[in-house]
Amino acid sequence: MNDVAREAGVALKTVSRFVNGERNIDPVLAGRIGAAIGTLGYRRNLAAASLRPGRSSRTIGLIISDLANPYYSTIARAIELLAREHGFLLTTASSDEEGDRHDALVDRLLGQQVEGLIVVPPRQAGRAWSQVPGPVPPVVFLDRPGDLAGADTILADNAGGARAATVELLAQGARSVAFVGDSRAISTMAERYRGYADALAEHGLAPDPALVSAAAHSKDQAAAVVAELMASGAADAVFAANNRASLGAVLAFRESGRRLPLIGFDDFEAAALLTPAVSVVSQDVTEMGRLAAELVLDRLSGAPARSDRLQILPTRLILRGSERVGHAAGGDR
Amino acid sequence: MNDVAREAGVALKTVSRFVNGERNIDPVLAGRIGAAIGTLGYRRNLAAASLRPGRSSRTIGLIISDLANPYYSTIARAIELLAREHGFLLTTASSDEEGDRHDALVDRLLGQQVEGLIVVPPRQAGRAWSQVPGPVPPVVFLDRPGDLAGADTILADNAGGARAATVELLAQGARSVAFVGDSRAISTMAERYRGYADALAEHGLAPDPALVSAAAHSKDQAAAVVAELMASGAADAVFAANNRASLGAVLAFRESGRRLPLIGFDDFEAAALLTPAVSVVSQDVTEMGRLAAELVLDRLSGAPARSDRLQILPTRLILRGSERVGHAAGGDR
DNA sequence: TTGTACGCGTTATCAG
DNA sequence: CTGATAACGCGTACAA
Repeated sequence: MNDVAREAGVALKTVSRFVNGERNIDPVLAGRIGAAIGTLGYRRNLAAASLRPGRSSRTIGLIISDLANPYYSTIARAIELLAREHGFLLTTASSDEEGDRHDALVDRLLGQQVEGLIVVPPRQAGRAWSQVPGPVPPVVFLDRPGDLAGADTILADNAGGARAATVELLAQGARSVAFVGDSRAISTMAERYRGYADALAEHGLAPDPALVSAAAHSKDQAAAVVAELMASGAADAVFAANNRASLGAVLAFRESGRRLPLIGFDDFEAAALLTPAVSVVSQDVTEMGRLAAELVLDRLSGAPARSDRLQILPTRLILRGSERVGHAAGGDR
Repeated sequence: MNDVAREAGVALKTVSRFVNGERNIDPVLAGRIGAAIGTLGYRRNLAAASLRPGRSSRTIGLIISDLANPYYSTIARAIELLAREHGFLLTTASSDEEGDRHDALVDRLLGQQVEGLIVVPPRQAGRAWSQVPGPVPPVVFLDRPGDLAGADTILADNAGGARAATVELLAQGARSVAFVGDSRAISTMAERYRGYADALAEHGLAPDPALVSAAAHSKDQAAAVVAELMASGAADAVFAANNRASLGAVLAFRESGRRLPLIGFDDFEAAALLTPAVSVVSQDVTEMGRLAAELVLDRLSGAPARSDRLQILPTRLILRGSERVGHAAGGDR
């Protein structure tokens, strides 16, 4: 910038005015400055500019568990979209559900002067937020509750969605609905289980431990669980509490040539294409991301914090055919 | 940092040494400094630190067309992984295939002092790279060729993959293989068409305009194209030149209750779960991302540029059943 | 081992 | 409308 000023024969401040698009500047000088910028190949250093108090990096940070997971990349995209509309850049990082890595990313992003943070708390919790050194900018927790007072939190209605799915399976005549999911140490899974149990209770039923599995970490494990349930004849319907469980159930059905009524939690690309098409509890993932970005940007623009710190987004039950009794193939035709 | 120095009763520089983990520092002073940092809630400003010549932001930028697309989010994840191993952060942005947006993002990221750039050139080309003002750090083009001399480029073997797929369909007895794809103004699509035509030529055949469609922009459009091909009986096999075309073909088959031998380009989540399972030409997307990050990081660490600026990654033909003649359902059992 | 003085690129103040 | 000067937070040369 100094070089440009010298080249154009003006003072530093005039160049600063020029590059900031200020109006009160002599057209002649402006022309000289523009020319100097061109010949010198000058580019503004935004990092240096944001050093000034009151100025900011216009960058927000996003920490999710895995960017390759379509669920999170859709969220990231929605955040990025709104961020860009407001002139913000997004720095994204994956924690792999590890507390240490998550904590390191928080420190790094904060050190890098992000102005806001959108975070999916990792399963393996690390340091408490109260122990983060230094001032913490606006934080929004996504998908799972966090432990920072004053932060906004956005959750899906996991219990409500699970309840709706289970109710639907019961309405189809099922009496022994299996719950195929992951560990209930995960908050979302605990909520889904709660909704499942509530639905059973409404029908005068209680969860049967033989029908509840928390071992479906992968789709293959889920497939084994479902195959076992079918072999023993214990279950007459399956609520798959996550994506991998849904895929596992489909695999098991496919293997055995038979199937049980099925509803899964979380939509997936293949769901509508399978035979029968898989019914799911769907979250509005894009809306979650959009809302998270909106909350951060609102607080950055000085808007007062909302009183409702916790927002629970509704889920939608999408019935495609797999919830009904039927054969392994052709159930939807 | 000044405050910390005052609180600890030492000079600025000593605090600087402390936070940089330098060894030559009196343990007593170190203790005082650590305490001061704790009580003051001091945090290092990495952006300010990188202002120093020789210092850097340790951030790289990634511009893709759409982060919500699993193809690109997988790439982003692979890049992020290697970047983090080297202490780099990744700032990701989507161009939506628009040249103007892409150009603005390049300027913004460079202004933000990223040290390297990994870019998927947008379909609707914008400004030439030679017109980017100011110095340009290492750039790697991904998925499509770019126009910056000296940049590395990573492409998939689109022609080879398309050729292999077409050859396989011909080997299955097809004589009238349809090409269902997008506009050949897109470089990848042009390459895939080339491979398709080459395979035909090897069998003494020539592309038949009636069998070649460039209108499959969405899966519904692709479905219409395939439905039309089946109705007219012109085609006896389908090469779906992208993901959406594959899905469209599956939809069309499902609608009509009949099907043609099919191979698609690019793998997709549902492919193995469909009936019959869809055969595809698969790209090693993770390797593309990893390699891109490696090239950027290599040049950042001062390694000499490789002589082979253009790397073409092999594709893999995954046969799952849909390439064979068969009925609409059950072709893989 | 510690401290002083300066510069990195930018913007704000305030006087001209 | 313009410019001289200080300051943002940090690291480095060099002196103590």
